[in-house]
Amino acid sequence: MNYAYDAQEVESRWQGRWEQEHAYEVSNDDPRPKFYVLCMYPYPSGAAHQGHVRNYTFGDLNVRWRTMQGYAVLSPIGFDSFGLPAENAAIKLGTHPRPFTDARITELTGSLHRLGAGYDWRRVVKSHDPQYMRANQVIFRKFLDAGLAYRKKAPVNWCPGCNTVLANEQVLADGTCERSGDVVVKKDLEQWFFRITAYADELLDELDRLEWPERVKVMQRNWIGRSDGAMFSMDVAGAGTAIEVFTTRPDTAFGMTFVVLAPEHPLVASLVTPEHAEAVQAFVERVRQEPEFERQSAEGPLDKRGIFTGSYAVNPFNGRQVPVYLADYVLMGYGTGAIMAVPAEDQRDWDFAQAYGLPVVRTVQPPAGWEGEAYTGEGPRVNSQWLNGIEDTAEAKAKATEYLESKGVGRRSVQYRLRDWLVSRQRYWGCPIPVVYCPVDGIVAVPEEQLPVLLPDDVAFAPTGESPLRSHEGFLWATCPKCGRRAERETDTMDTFVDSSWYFMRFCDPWQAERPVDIVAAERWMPVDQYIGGIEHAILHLLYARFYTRALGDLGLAPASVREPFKRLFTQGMIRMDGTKMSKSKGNLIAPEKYFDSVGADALRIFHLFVGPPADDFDWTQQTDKVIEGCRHFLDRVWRLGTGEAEGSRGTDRALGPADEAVVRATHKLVDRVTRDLERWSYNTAVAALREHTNALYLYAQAPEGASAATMAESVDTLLLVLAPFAPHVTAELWERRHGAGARVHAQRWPVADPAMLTEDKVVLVVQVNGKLRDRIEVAPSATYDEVVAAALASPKVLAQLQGGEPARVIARPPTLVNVVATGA
RNA sequence: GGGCGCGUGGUGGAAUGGCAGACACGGUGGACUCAAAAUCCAUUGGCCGAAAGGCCGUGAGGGUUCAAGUCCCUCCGCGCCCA
Repeated sequence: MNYAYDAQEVESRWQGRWEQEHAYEVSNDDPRPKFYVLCMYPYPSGAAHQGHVRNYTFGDLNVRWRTMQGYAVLSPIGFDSFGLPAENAAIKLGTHPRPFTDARITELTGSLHRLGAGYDWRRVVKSHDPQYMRANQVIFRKFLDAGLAYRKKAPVNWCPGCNTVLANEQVLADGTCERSGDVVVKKDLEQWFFRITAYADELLDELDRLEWPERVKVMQRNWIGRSDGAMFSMDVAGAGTAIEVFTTRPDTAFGMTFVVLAPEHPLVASLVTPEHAEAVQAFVERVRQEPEFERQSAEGPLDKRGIFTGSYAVNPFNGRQVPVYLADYVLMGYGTGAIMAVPAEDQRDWDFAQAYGLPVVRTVQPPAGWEGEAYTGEGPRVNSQWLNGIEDTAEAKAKATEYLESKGVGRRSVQYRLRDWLVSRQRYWGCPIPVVYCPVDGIVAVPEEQLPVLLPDDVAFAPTGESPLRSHEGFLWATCPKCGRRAERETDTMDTFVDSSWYFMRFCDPWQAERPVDIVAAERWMPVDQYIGGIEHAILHLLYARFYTRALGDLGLAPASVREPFKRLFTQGMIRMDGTKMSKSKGNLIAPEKYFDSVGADALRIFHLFVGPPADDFDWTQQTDKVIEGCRHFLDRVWRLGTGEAEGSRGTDRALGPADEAVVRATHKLVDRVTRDLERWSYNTAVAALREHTNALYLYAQAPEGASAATMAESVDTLLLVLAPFAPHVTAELWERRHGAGARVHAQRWPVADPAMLTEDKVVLVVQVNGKLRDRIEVAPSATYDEVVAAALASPKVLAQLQGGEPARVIARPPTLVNVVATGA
C-alpha cells in the first residue's frame, strides 16, 4: 500500500517525545481541577490483544480530551500480576511465575507504548510488588482486628481443575468454574472470609446514586438479593422440637399446606419417623451427590425431588398440622434452610403440591377469569381470618409479622443472597495471608513490622495439585509472635480480586511507604471520575471494590468521605470472533502489533472508535481488515490537508464568499458535534463527523472558485485539534509542522463552538401531505409559521396532491416542517 | 419460568416522535496512467419507469398520533442476568 505518511516513524518519534516531556505525568498538588480517568488494570498475559486496544483507546481518548479541557488528569496504569495462568505456565514449563510474569509485563508495556496511550508511568502498581503485598497484608490485619476477616469451616466450591476453592462469584450458573470450565464440587473446608455482608444494605442502597449502566446496577442488586420478610418457628407435633422458617410472604401463611426442609437440615434426623427412615436416608444420600446448580434448576420431574418425613408441623397462624417434606431445591445456605409452602401463591410450591397430591388453599383472591396456577399478584386476602379483605400486600405482611411478634414466635427478618467473600486460595502465585497457627495462641496475625510475608523463590512447581508452599519447610514454619513457640504459617494466598479491590486508591500516591493508601492524596483524586472496563466485571470486581472502599474508609485506612470508588462507569463491548469472545485461551487472537506495523496505531485506534457504539460487542470478520484500511485512508486524507497537498487550486486571500462562510460554519458545527458526542460516549458518530468534515474540506479545496487560504488553514487547525484525542500521533506531527518546533496540539485548549455560527443561512423546509414527503423548499431560518404554511400551500406538488380540494388541517413546525392534512386522512 | 436489552440496505452502523439509511466497507461508472497500484470525482435500499416521477420499505401483527425505526399491546427470533 502507498500511504501518505510513514506512520511507524511518526508514531515512535512522538511516543519518545511524550515520555521525554513527561506529558502525562501529573503532580498531586497540581492546581487545576482534578479528573481521574482509569481503565481496569490488565492481567499481564503478554502483548496486548484487541480488547486491550479498545479499552485503552477509550481511556486515552478521555485522558487527552479532559487534559485539553483544562483538567489535571490522573491517568495511571498498573498490572494485575498475580494469578493462576502464570502459575500454570510455571508448572507446565518448569519455570517460576515471577520471571514469567515480569516478561509478560514488559511485553504488555511495549504494546501500550505503541498504542500511544498517555500514562503517568511513575505511578505503576503491580500486585506482586513486595510493597503492594505488604499493603495488602496490612489491610488484612486490620480486617482481622475489626472482625471483617474471619475463618470458618464451610461447604465451599472446589475447582478440581484449578486445585483451589473459588468464591461464589467465580462459579457460573451451570456449576462450572469461570476460569477452567471444570465442574465445581462442594467440599467442607476451613477457609478465610471477608465479611462483605456487613455492608450489604449500603452496597444495595447506594447503587442508586451511581452514574453506572443500569444493567450493571441491576446485576448487583440481583446478586445482593435482599429479601424482606419474617422468620418464625413452628412446633413439630409430638417431637418437642421446632422448625424455624423464613418467608417473604408471611401474609399468605394461612395458605400453608406443607413445610419443606433442605435435606442437610440438622433437624432431619430427629424429624424422620421410623417407617420413613430408610427412604429418607437414601434420598439424602442421593441429593448429596447432586451438584448445587442442578438442585437449584427448575427442571426435572418434581416427584423425584422430594420426600415425606412422617412428621407434622403446627402452623402458628391457625393451629393446623401440615406435613414436613424434604426437597433438593431447598438449600441450607439460604434463610434457615426451611420454608413454609403456600402452593396457591408460589409456583414452585404449586408444582410440588401437584406432584405429591397436597392441598391448595388460596389466601389471595385472583382476579375473575384467572386461569393460571399460583397467583402472585395483588388481591384481597381470603381464608385468612383477621387478614381477610386486606388488598395491600405490604399492609398484610406487616400485620402478619406483628401477629408473630405478639405471640413471641417470630419477627421481621431480612435475608440476603449475598454470602461472605471467600478469599483463601490454595495456590502459590498470590499474596500470602499473614497469619500463623500457634498450638497455644491459635490464630495470630503476623505483626506489621514483620510484613511483608513474601513468597519464597526456591520452590518446586509440580503438577501435584498442592501449593508448593505446603512443602516448603522454610516458609511453613514460623515463630509465634505472641509466645515464641514454633508455629505453622498459613500457606493459603489471597484471591487476586483482593489486589484489584483497592489498587485505584494506591495510584493516588504509590510512593507512600507507611500506609496502603495516602489519605491526603486519595482525598485529592478519589473517586475515579471515569472508570472503563469490561462488562464481565459487573459483579465480582466492581462489588468487591465498593466493599473495600467502604471498609478501608471505616477503618481509617482511606478517606472516610469516599464511599464509592467509581463515580462514572463505562462498560465496553467485547470483541468477538465466530460468536465467542476473542481471547488467548480461545486461540482466536488477532494481534494488534500486526496493525501497528502496517497502518499504524492511530488508524487502529480510529477503527476501534469508529466501528460501532463503544458499549456494543463487535464481531471481527474477514471484512474488518478493509475497514481498518479505510481508517488509515481517512488519516491519509487528513495528512494531505494538514500538509497542504490536497489544496489543488489554492486560492489567494480575497473577500469571503458564501462557500467560505459555509466552511466556517461547518467548522463550528464540527466542534459542537464532536464535543457533544464525546460527552455521550458516541465515538463512532464523532469519527463520522470528523470524516464528513474532512470530505467537505477536500471539496472546498477543489472548488472552481478556489478556497480562501486563511479559511482553509483555520478549519484544518480546528480539525486537528478535535481529532487530537482520537489520533494523537498524526495530529501532533501535523500541528508541529504547521506551527513550528515545540508546538504541541495536545497542550492546546479544546475549542468551543460559537453558538451564533451553528445556525444556517438557509434551511430546508420539508413539506408533507398526509405525513408523506412531497416537496422540499429552501426558506430562511427565521421563517414564521404563516410563511412556511404559505410556502407549502403554494407548492405545485402539494397542489397536485390536493387535487383542488382544501386542506383539512395544516401542522407546521417552522422553519423545517409542514404537514398538510388532506380531507379524508 | 422471571427480569432486562436488542432486531434498520450485501456488511458495520446513523437517526431530540418530524426528510429512514449519516459515516464507512463492498459494488458500479468515470478521471489520471502505456498499464497497474495509489489518488480524486460521481453513483449505490427494493420494485416500476427512457425520464420526470411513482409505489414499497426499519423482525410479524395490531394500536396511539397530523406524523412512529422511535411511544403502547400481542407474537416471533437473538443476547445477557436471575431462577
